[in-house]
Amino acid sequence: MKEETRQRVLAAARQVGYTPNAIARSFATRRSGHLGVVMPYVPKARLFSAYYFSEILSGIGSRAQANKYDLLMLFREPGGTMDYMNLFRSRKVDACIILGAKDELGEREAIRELDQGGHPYCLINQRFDGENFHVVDADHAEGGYRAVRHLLQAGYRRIAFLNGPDVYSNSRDRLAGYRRALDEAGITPDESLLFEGNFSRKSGHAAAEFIAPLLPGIDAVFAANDRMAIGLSQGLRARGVKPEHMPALVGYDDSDSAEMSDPPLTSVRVPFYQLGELAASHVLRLLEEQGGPADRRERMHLQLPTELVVRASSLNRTM
Amino acid sequence: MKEETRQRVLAAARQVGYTPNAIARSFATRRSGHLGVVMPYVPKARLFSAYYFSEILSGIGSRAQANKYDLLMLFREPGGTMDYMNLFRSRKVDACIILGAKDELGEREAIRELDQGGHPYCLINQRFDGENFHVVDADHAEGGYRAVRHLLQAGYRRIAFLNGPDVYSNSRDRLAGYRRALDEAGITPDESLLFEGNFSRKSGHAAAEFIAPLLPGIDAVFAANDRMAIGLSQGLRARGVKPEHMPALVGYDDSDSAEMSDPPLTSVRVPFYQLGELAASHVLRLLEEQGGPADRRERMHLQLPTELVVRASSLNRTM
DNA sequence: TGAGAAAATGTACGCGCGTACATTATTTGC
DNA sequence: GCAAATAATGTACGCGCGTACATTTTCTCA
Repeated sequence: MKEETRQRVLAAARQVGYTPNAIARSFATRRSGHLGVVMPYVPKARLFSAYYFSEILSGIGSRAQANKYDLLMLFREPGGTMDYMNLFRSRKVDACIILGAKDELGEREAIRELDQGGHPYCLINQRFDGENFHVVDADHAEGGYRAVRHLLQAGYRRIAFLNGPDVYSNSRDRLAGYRRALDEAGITPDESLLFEGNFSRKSGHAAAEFIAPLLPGIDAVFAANDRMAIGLSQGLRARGVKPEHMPALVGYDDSDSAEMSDPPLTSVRVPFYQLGELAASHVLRLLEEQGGPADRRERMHLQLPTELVVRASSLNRTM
Repeated sequence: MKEETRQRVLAAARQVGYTPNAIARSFATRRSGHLGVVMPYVPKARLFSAYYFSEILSGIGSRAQANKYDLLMLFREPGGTMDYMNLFRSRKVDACIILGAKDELGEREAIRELDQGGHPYCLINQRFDGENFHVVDADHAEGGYRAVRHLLQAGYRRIAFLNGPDVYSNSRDRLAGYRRALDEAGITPDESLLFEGNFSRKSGHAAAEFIAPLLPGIDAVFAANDRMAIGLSQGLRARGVKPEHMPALVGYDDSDSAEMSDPPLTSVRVPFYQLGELAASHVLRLLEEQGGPADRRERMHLQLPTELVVRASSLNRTM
């Protein structure tokens, strides 16, 4: 086809105001052109930090846009399990990225179906032990290890851990890092120093009830995200703990609030934006290769490094 | 049709594993089933606060889900203007909600087309003077007024204002509120106390350069969002301003960071989640009524009330 | 100028659903 | 038991595009 003709046609199309009908095109090509993003169910979006999602979504969005794909947001229902297969059967999406999946029976089963169905998908920040799923993750074991080693190096010995629910692999990973750090320092982990919140500021605040009484015996706390760390700090203050008796504090995620809190919060930076980008890239590549031998395809399992960002909250208080 | 037959058919469908093809259905009905959400261009999602968007998106999402609509995220290109009309011409969306629109020539024109084309759309948090668009907004003039009146009542007289860019109607509205409050208190607004940031923490931090030198002559600052307020506070501290010389501070949005900062930040709460819900409801209603006489349809213009949340940052320092 | 290649133009069909309407089977009311 | 009402079944078509292929026109080179 000659370039000149091509231009003439395009000009004529513009002349009559022709715009291709995206639906008809999808229908003919049997591709929706949509990249699905499954969001966790979070009442009013408060539980998971907004930071976490906006970063990941931006990363996904930038890649999707570059590849002419549209982002379709899919919200989990409050109760039930998401039927991922149906997204593909009904042709709503060409590929999908799953956020905030929990390691629960129905979920695991649903993803296994997806995987065996040979559909392009990718989990972000969640691993399923014993499965070989496409996952883009950060190295939270290393992140936890660094956080705790940092506290140990700063001279703290009795280090409590306010973790998240263990349906999330990142919770389990951080715990492993915590244990390893203590282990290397020759400290026997004290199970009574382990606490669990749900990543909300409130749950951090509530944890103060259990942590405050132990305070002479705890000199530092590692929290599984910044919101809980800040909530805990506020909770302790509300219970009358004086600044000079505050335990050292290390958070996780290095969200905006880490540098906005007082004292600024030492935290573990997680490359959420990149996680999003990589997951989108991966899923779009799977989509391209979909002609190939499906069973031979290797599963992706990435673990991006994290980075400890030291701020005032974890400096030795004798300084 | 008898209920029994209906069940028999559904059972048979399940039997053979039939799932309707969403694309084919869209094609036949000439409806995409998508609710478009136009996102502002924000490099790495940092400029606009994550809080703002996740709240609005959650609100939109809840309504969309309840009406069996999917959310299609549409990202503005870095440079150009969004061609809203084309979203409808190409049948990508049945309705759309526009976030973060700026009052600029191309934008205004594009929305006017949309409006005159009779398409279901709604702006959130942005008004265009002289146009009669569908808008769901909050009463930022009232919000600004309350913030400043509160400072006046607390005894502050020299009140600076760190506003956002005036391509946003909310910036202009807040300024009007600021002026009215001063006016009522018999204070002549001093133009040299007006500063402009871009809603980022950084820009608040940077504003400290100009505000710090004036400090004896400024006893309070009202900032157009919490991030700038906190950035400013940090910037002043970084410039050696002692806590006892810190101006009183009022932020805006009442985001998470307001209650996480130290001292806790007085702020103006904006019902972002509801803005999202209402915009979605409205747009879906327009969609239903689309058969009706398009030109006679009234434009929506809502202004939800805001609420002042008083915290320590604005208490009189003599207390 | 004529044969062959390249480009342009024309024609037909299917993607899977909704919709409309005609036909046949079943139920209802008297 | 018969006509009318109701339900079930069958048939046809179009939505607007991509794709394949046949046909015609234009270009190229000897």
